[in-house]
Amino acid sequence: MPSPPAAFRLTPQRGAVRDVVRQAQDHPTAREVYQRVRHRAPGIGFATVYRALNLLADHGQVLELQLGDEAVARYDGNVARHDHVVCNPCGAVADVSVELPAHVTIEATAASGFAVDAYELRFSGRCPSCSD
Amino acid sequence: MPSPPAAFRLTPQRGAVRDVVRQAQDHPTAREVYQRVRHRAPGIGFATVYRALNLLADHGQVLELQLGDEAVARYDGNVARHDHVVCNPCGAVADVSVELPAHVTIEATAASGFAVDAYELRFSGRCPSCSD
DNA sequence: GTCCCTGCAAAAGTTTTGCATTGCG
DNA sequence: CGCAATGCAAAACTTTTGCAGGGAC
Repeated sequence: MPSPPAAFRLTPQRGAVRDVVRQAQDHPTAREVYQRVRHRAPGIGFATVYRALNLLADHGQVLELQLGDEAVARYDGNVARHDHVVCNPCGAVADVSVELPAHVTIEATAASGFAVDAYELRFSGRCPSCSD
Repeated sequence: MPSPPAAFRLTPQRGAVRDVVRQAQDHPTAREVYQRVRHRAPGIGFATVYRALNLLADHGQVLELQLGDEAVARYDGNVARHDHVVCNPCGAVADVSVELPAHVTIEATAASGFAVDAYELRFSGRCPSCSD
């Protein structure tokens, strides 16, 4: 079972959190999601946002990421399999999608002994702004 | 300049930290490195370990990683370019090394606009113990 | 003597949890 | 009513930083 199929109640707060993450063009932290959600749901508390993010992530409706060297979780509303490019100087993150030859996963399985069923590629470099 | 060429003083404490990370078979957190280093350098403080890890990472003598969904940094003494396989159920991490075709990096550069100069592949699945 | 390093302790920032209240079923 | 969800506040952790003392050069 790749992800919990069980349903959950989509309360107004949870819906707002989900929408904020889906519409975000960047990869916001929990705190940033909280700040943005407050515009739609003024009385919402941080704990509600935090628990909603965990819930949504558990149900595959949102992705939880650890990017760069930062010690904070970031959220991604793009649920389709995709990869990331991180800018070393400024920390900017962009989505990209790279298809890997099937033999790569097979090799990884053979080399590690793990049953590999997914991958994520993380590129690093310099964003256009930092390349100038 | 990929990494700061400037030298730094390899004090006994820093040497002990470096050795602990290099000899670790797992990917210890700063706290774990601290606990292990205390066996060799009994009076050492956590701040010293923490600063040593950052210093070593800055000089490319150690790798700092964010693995899984955890919000803690882990350290890897394997400095050669390599990838990781994470076990979803238990969090175990294994090193693997996968050579990607050159065109992959080129594609990522074209698709993102970033000047991509490195990558890390993160596989996920189940380790042998969790597959039983 | 000067500068860097260490250790202790505290500050800052995130993540997580307890609990009383609220509200939908 | 019964139970899940919310909000507020407080823990529990990690990561960082300030400072005084000590050692290396």
